[in-house]
Amino acid sequence: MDTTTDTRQRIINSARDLVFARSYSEVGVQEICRTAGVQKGSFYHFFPSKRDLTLAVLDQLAAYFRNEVLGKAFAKDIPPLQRINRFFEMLYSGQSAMKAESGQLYGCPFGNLACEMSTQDEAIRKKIDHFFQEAEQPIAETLTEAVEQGDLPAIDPVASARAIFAYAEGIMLVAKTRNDPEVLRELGSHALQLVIPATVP
Amino acid sequence: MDTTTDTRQRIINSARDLVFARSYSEVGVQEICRTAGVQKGSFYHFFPSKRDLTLAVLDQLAAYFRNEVLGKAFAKDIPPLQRINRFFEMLYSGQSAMKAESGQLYGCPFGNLACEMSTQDEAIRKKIDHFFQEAEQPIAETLTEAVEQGDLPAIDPVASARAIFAYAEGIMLVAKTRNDPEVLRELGSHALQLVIPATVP
DNA sequence: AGTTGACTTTACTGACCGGTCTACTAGAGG
DNA sequence: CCTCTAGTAGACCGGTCAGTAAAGTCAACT
Repeated sequence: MDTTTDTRQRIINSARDLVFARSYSEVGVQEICRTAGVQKGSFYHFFPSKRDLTLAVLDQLAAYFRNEVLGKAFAKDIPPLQRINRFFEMLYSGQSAMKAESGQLYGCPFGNLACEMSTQDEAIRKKIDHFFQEAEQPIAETLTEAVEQGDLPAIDPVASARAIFAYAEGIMLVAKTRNDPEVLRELGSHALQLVIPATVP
Repeated sequence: MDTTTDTRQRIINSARDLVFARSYSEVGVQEICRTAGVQKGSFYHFFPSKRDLTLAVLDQLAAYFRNEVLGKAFAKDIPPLQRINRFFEMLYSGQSAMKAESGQLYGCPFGNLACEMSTQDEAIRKKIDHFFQEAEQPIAETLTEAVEQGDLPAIDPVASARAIFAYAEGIMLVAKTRNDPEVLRELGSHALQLVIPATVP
């Protein structure tokens, strides 16, 4: 049964769904309230502003990605380099499912919001920036492990992890622009190459 | 001296500057008019809607990038693979200059708008999608040339070009989120690796 | 001189924006 | 039974949104 502050969660869920299907500034507090079945007064009882709600949404989403995406993709049940491929396959299947459900490919919620808000709201920008850096860590650890196991020559795992993460954001953006999840499958398979040192002039 | 339809161009320039410093929905027709020194009525004399203005802005921006960025980066005055590095260096110096001027890194105008508008406006999405595909062509041609010259093994130049372009968009997004152009220099240097076939299990 | 039509100006529409305010309800603690 | 408080309800604020309407200006052409 809905406890008292189930209201708060409903607001967060509605905001998450609406904002990431459209964009921050295209979604109003009014519409969030309507979707959540909540009145304006309740909204401002729980959140001092739309901006603060967004921060809360980001926190919950980050927790979700940490546990459900990063945690599972980089679990140590398979060899390190295969985990990286698994991560990209999860991006593909995740976006693929969303596209099948809604007809539209929404892309990365963090990337989308970062694009829209980085120049507008420093707190939001910083939160996403932190999450990005956090997301690079399991990749770097995986690469370190691969180097230790001799699967990879001695590379800089941190720099390579950042490159891989940036590549992930890039293919999500291109896939969103093409509105076609297959982009993720085709380009995701190139990700590991970012990690192999160049041997050409 | 300002010809008659210098007004039209002033509107386009203001919209370009405002929208790409902030975002599509954060900038109103009113503000565009104020900045351009133009009245509402004149705006709607030249453009049937804000959306159509945006399309016009995109056309002009695409022409600019075609000539000033892609054209120069992939000019045949240096060996093919060096052109790719030159492209990424140009992204770095371009964003770096903008950050120095405004204090903020705006990122890729096409990527930004694609992020915000792809799920909202099909015409804008398609235009950006076309530009993306157009931008991949000189990269693919350059790779083909590199293969012919023996600088590269027989790879798929089209797929690799798409990967490189997506990587470019990705590092621009991450750089914007970090608000730090150095990201572009550090990660740009990894781009060529996307092109070298993986030799690891 | 008269007419046309491109362009500008200005006032306006109805809807919506984020946010505030006050009144109300319901349940817990005394 | 009373009070206190967390939460809800909804009217309301000034301001802005994209877009419209209609009157006016001015230069080119007949």
